[in-house]
Amino acid sequence: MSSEEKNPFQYNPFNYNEQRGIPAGSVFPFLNDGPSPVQTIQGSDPLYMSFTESLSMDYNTLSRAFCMPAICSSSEVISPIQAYFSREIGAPAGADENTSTPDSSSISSPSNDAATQQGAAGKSKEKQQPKEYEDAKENSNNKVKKKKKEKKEREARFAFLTKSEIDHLEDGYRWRKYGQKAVKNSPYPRSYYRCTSQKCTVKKRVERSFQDPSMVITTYEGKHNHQCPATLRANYAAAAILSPNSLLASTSSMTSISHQSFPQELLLPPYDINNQCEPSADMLYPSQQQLHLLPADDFVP
DNA sequence: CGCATTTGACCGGCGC
DNA sequence: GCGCCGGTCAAATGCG
Repeated sequence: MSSEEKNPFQYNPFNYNEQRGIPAGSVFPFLNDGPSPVQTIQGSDPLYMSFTESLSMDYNTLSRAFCMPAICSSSEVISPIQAYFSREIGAPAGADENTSTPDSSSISSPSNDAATQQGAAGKSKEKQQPKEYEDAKENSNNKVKKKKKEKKEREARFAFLTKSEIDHLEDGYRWRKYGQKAVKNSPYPRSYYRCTSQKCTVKKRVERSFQDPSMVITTYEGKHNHQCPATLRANYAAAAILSPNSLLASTSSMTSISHQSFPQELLLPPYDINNQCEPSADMLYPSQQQLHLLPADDFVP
């Protein structure tokens, strides 16, 4: 809030990097096997870099975990960012205001799951949702208590920048938009989406960077408890490819389509439905251990 | 008609 | 305590 007013530019994590003189355009090695060039930005900030690097080291895992558009047909993932919003970061650390902390409403800082698992330092302002809301409806009496309790059980988040003209990127899942809000210090609104699958509480936020309108900041929250619809198709396509003679010829066009939409998933082995979209914490956050090695205090310059 | 989107209202957390 | 803000709800509307 006030911090945003002071540092409106800190809003944009991309800018955050740029301001630090971070060269853009470096390619994630782990994405080299991908069909599309995915560019990212590696931070020069030891802290940030260690985080992003740790992320990058297993971005495939992350993207797999979220079945997210690691590579979108019409976009480039510029930078995966572990999301841990606003006051969680900005505030505490007193995190270098001059260098503009990736802040609030949007992106994040390296802390996500570490903090999440630690109860997010309990300072989250973020309400913990879906469950919360359902519980609230079902148990109005315990509403407050539950909220407070669950508040600590923050959903894991993962944010990344994508260069795209399209706000809502196709990631294989079906989403229902349930809200849109104007973002402070940004002419672009933030859209809120919820996975349409039953009992799936995954949400995502999509907003366009006001610093670079070509960049879309997508934040995923939670874990899918179902298989990615697109993966089914992708697996089918992959099977077609691997499968001799069969469909190969006839599916060439199909795989091409799949490739365009969900190229990465074609590179992934078929997943057990239980693992597909509900990865372990380690899977989701391979950098977890590193994060633990980088407690909040360490982020303070 | 069913589903998705839009949009104003509402709520809770946080800073001052 | 008040105001701001982010996040969500839900009625209205649009669309296929």
